[in-house]
Amino acid sequence: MNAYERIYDTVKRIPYGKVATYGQIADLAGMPRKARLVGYALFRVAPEADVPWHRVINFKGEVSESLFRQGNDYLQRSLLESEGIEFNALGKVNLGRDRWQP
DNA sequence: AAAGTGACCTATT
DNA sequence: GAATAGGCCACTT
Repeated sequence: MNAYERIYDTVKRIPYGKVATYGQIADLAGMPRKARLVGYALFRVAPEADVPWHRVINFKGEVSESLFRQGNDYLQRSLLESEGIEFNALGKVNLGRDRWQP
């Protein structure tokens, strides 16, 4: 079991309608301070893997992505909105309310 | 095998 | 609040 597997496993635990930050995922996956690895892992997720990568955002509540990724700039936001997560005018989500708290 | 890279985070101006 | 700088460490080439 490598680091990626653990990250994917943790991401899969995010419930519908909630979001989590990279640092949070890293912490829950047993690797505090390794948030970058989470981002790295998610960047390389295979489309066939059932990982809700769209529920993972940065700690500011903004949707981050590399822009090179399959044109998801709009998709991720759409997916979250369809799960009931709201964005303000700045494209941020209300972490205080929608953040996943295990 | 060494160097480069990055969907981040935190503390400091 | 916004902008800067530094730290972090597994993965790729």
